[in-house]
Amino acid sequence: MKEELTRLIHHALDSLVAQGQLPDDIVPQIQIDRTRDSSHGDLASNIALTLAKPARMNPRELAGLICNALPATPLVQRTEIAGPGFINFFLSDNSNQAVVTNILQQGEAFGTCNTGQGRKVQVEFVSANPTGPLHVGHGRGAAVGDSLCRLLTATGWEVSSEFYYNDAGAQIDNLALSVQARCKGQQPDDPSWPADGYRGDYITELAQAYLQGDHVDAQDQHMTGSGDPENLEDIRRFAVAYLRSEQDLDLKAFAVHFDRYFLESSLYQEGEVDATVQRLIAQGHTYEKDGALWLRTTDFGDDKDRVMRKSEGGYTYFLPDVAYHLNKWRRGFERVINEQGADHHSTVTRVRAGLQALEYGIPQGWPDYVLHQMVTVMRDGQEVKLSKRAGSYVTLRDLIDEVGRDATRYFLVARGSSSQLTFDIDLALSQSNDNPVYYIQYAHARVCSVMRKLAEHGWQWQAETALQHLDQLVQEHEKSLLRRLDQYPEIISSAAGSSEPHTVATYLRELAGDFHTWYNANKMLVADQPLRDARLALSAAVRQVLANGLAILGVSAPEVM
RNA sequence: GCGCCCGUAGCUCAGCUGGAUAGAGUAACUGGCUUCGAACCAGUUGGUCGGGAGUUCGAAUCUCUCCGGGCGCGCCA
Repeated sequence: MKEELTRLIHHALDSLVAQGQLPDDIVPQIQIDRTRDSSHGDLASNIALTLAKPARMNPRELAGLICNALPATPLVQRTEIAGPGFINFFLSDNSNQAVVTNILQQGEAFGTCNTGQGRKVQVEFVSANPTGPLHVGHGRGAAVGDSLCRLLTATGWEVSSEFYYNDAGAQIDNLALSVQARCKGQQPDDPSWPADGYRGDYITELAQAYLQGDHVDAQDQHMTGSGDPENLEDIRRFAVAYLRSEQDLDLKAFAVHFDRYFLESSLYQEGEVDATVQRLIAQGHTYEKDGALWLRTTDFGDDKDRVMRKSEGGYTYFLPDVAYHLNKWRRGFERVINEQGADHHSTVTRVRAGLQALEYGIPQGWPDYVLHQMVTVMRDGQEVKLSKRAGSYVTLRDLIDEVGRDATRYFLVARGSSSQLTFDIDLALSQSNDNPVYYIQYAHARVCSVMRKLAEHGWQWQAETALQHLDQLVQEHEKSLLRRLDQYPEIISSAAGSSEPHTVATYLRELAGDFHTWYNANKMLVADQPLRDARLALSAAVRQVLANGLAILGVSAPEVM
């Protein structure tokens, strides 16, 4: 539609130039926007405003010329010049109604496109270390990352989701020591408790499971506890497997799936970390200072150089990060999106710099990052401080258990990632029926309910027949709804392009609102068959788009509530 | 001090590739179920878009500056 109007405006401008009414050196940048207010028509262009200056004309006068030069088309009912010189297009009823046909014919495919053309994209998210249950911040990452995957799939990319975790570093050592201390009957308050140890109750449960020889099965970890409190290596492996399996359950409860779990330790085992160091040295971007090996990341935009190998000989976390991303690159991902908490933002420059220093022809801005700001959890009017080490943080599971998966997912994905998010548990609990997600789901269930009621009247409804009667949809509420439905593909496309799944949530809230308004103002099951058919077709279209959009968010679309 | 993010209605937030009268939920108040689901709808009240300057026909949106808040600035991960 926009393309068609753009073409028409081009045509009009060309003819004005040919008639000498416009200078022939103008370079039109035609922009067509949806109007916010329906009294301004369906679509609007500011072309007369932007061309007024180069054409040295009054904008409204120019708009008039353009309007008169526009070729006639059945798509447009009329045009209007408004405000300082906008050209407003009022589309014909037919062109507005056509969206219903599109939706019912395309079904689940409505809103999808092939922008990605099957190219490979990887989305890495959550990537929590196996040192405790997932917390709310991980939940935000899971909700955003998973929706991002669904958006990319919907826009034609071949998507691979990945969870990366550190199963070897100092944090895991602390974990093992904490569990061991528990095994030996120590309390977190004891002076002998490991200094950087973990203190949560899950450590106690973990120690107990280890001592009684439990078996744990995680996605990629399988382990039976030997029960020997002196075997630290055994404890370490058991603890990792145990917590990985616990995180698996959290993710399952959240309906988040990963195609692959990537272990940091595998980079060491496969020699990729060593190979990365050698390559960086060979390319001449390193130097030794104070007994450590440094990478000159300042040559690639970093504000200071970074240590790769510590003076005691071990590598910093930075190096496996670079090796890991090189691994991703070699797996052929044209695009990689890392979804992380914003507290990791300093790694962005660093990792990209490391990749540049390898000189393997990796693009400068690769990979992409989506950083989400902190989630503040409120309970009883007070902030619950997130602290993994203190063990007193709100877990993702807490939220799912308390307010449900759908509401939790919606809450965590419905806001822009770059803004901090306040998750008020009391509010989510006490007013769970006022949660927007129920409002959207209710619209879906309502349509389903109407469809179920048909039989009670002895009526039947078939989409194909109904589509013949779309011309019945002429009231203002119906027009608004049609316009809203028509927006959906653009929402999906732009949400995927800018990695902003929250815009889908906003859109669904608006669509549900338009639907409820229309539904309340009209009867669906009227005796007049053409009108009934048309309204049911519109309802079915709304239901389809709601279902498609909710699927992007990983939220269910119930037929009954 | 330096870097990134944020500041929009009492509260939680949309809107930000510049567009027309700045929106929604919630809270407060007023109406609407003998009728397809009232988990809904209609309406009222509520704004120096943090302050200031600049660019522009036009700024919540772009630039600069100041104020306020968060996060990060390690041979931790």
